Amino acid sequence: MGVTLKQLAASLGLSPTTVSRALNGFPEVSKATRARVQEAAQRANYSPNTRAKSLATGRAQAIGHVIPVSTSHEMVNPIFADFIAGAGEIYAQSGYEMILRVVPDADEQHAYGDLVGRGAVDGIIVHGPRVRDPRVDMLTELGIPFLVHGRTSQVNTPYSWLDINNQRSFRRAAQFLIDFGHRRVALINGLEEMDFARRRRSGYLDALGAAGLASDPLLMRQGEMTEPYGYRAAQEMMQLPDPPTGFLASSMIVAYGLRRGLSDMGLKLGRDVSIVTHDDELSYLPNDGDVPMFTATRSSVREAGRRAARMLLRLVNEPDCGPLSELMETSLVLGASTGPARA
Amino acid sequence: MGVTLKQLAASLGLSPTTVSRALNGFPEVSKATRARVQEAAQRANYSPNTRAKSLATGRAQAIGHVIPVSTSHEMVNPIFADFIAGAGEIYAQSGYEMILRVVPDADEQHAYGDLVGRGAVDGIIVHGPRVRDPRVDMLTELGIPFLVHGRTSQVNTPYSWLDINNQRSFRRAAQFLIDFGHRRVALINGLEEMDFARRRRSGYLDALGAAGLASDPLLMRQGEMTEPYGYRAAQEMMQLPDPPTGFLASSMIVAYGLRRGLSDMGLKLGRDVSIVTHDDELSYLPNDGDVPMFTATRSSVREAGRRAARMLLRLVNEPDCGPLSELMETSLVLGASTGPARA
DNA sequence: CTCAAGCTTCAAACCGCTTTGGATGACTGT
DNA sequence: ACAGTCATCCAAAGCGGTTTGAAGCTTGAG
Repeated sequence: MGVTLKQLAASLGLSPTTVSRALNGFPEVSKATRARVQEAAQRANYSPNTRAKSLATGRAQAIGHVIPVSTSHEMVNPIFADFIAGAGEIYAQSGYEMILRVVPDADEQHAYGDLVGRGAVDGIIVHGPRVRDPRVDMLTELGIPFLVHGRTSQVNTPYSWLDINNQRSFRRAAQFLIDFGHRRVALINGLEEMDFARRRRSGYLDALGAAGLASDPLLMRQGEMTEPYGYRAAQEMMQLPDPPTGFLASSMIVAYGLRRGLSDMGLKLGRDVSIVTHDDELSYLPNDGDVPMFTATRSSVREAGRRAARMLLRLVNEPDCGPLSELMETSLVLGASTGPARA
Repeated sequence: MGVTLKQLAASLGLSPTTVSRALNGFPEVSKATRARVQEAAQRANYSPNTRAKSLATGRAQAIGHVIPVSTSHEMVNPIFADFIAGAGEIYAQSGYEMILRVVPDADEQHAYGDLVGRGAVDGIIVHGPRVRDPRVDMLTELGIPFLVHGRTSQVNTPYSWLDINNQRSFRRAAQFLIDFGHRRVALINGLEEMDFARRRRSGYLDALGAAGLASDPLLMRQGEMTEPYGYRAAQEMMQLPDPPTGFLASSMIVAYGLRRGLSDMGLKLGRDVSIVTHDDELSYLPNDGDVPMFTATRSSVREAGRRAARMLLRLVNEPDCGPLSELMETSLVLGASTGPARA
């Protein structure tokens, strides 16, 4: 499909050199010629072959996203679609392509090396960082610009990242419930190897500590963030001798599960039990309206995608701009799922 | 990053030709040489530059996925992540790259032409087909292999597709409720411009017709498939003078909304009201267990992704294998959300 | 009128790989 | 000893762009 530069040049009686320069805005082309070339290119519907162009320039004009899929628990991260949508917007504007790899985590070592080795991408976005994630060192070694969506603890190599302030969010959320008189607050967390889960727990524990409340392992749970997971957590915890009166949920989906569990037991949110959830503002799970259904720590993961893309492109184009990082704060929005603890 | 073929050849005292042939399994290389080359390639961590390779071969070794994002209703399709995961598996096995474009539907015309014109992909997967979708003609015109995930009505050009049997699924689902004595069955559908929504409605109407039941516009609704959408539908429909006793939901998320709406009114699923939903088996919205929460027409969208990828790769590699199509049947699994209509 | 300077334009090399069309040499049969 | 096979290997020409170094043609100053 498509005319080549050479053909276009021939049809104009010009050399490929001149046509290339005319189209790429180089100064050494006369105004008249440039106009003529541009017009012809337009009409012939010419667009330069990406592969040839990037072979010649040495830049792939593409960013790689690697999404790990655990072979054990095959969940695809539901926030992925919205993040991608945000990043995609920016790539489109900047003339970059997004290339995606879905890799079973066993093959990860290989996947990154391969992507870079074949020169397929100029930069990489790392999804779903875990605690002490080996990918940071691996990618640093490979010498390619990369940006982590999230962070990874216990890694000493400096690296670029974009994260939300998970710790502060969950501290505030817990604090909020405590201020409402809740003394038994449960944390329904994500998988413990995920770095964000760790930070959230830490914020939660901070708040408990600051209020002089002891933490109770029975009120802390971690797992894959599905609806049934929330449901079970609610059911089981409410049957404890000393059940919680408030819940912190790690995602809207978990919050849905919690609510179902609680409502099946005849408990009403905001009156009998409270929930504060984290809300990534996923487009298909809106939590808005006059009074949002859930009180939530809110941060748009789509916006995060946009920012991450911008940062990575900067890292790619200004090699020495050093590790970049951005910590996005969340807002705590009041919804219908919280109220004072019952006496 | 990375050794080049030439360097590798030089280090071995061989010509690039021989090295290339040795690595690509051509017969005119001695066993000994091949082994030596392979070993060296391994050790040097050599992987061929994708751009150079595809420039030379004329094949991009990449498949493009274009996901449209309406500028009006900015929802990112939640089934997207799982579909992609399935397709990605196959691409990885077959040595193809997946390139993704997120495009506002205003730019679609341009997006496809651009992708093809630059020779960036060998084939394209079309997501979210609408009724009379112009993309089929556009892509046929462009002359690139493509496969539609779903179908589009009122288009005469033959094209390749992979779809689930939406009509039959919803006919069965409606039939099932009717057999249980339900006379007032509501359909909470997706956006009406989406082709799948149209087919589902058609199946639903078939079942009503076959049972001699009149359809009631008050019991049919279409919209973006979010949780609050389901909630509102439930609340509003149950307040009708002659409310439904059964619901057909277009997705798990809608079903969650319905259930919340109903349960807020003190109605119990499977006893007071019934729901049959479509379940795409999204990894983060499981509907399984001994007795699944919802009775559902079930079909794995991840498996659909796998099959779609395989079909498209076949179309790419066997240009004349003609338009391919596959209609996946769904299974109707019995869950806890249905029961006989109350007398 | 001549020559350096300034504009335009171009030929050719190159990016890293594949592939066509030999070339080389060992081996065979006569 | 000689032509004919066969098995190996290689030089060189692309693929479709970019980019370097230089050439052709005007100009204006000397």
